[in-house]
Amino acid sequence: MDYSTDDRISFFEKVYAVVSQIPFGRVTSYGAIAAFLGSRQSSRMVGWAMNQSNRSGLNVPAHRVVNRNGQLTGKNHFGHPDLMQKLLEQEGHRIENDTIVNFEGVFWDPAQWLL
DNA sequence: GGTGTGACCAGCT
DNA sequence: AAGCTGGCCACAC
Repeated sequence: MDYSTDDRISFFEKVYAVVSQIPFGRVTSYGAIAAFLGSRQSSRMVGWAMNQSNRSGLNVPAHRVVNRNGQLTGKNHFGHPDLMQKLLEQEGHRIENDTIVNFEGVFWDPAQWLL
C-alpha cells in the first residue's frame, strides 16, 4: 500500500482532527464523535484511536473524550489511572465516582464545530 | 491473510 | 430491569 496513492482520510485521522478541536474546558463523547463522522456505531474505534494516539505521542486531548454517561472509562489507558481525572480537574471540571459532574452542561457537540 | 479484539452504544430478550 | 448481541474500522498475531 502506498500512502501517496490513498487520498481518502482514514477514520482515525478524522477522529484526531475532531478531538484536537475540542475547546478548553469542554468535553465530548465517543459516540458523538462517531455520529459526527457518519458512523454512529463506530464509537469503539474512537476510543481505539485515542489509544493509538496516546502510544504515538500525538498531541490529542484524549482526556476530553468520555463515554455517553460522562464516565472516565479510558482513564486506565493514561499513564496513571488518576491522570485523566487530574487533567479534567485542571480544566475546571469536577469528578465524582469517575464521572464528570454536570456532564451535559460542559458537553461539546462536534456538530457545533461546523457553525 | 484470516481471526480476534478494543477507551462504545443502542436495541433486543 | 439487567444482561447479551451486533456493528463499526484499524491493527497485532
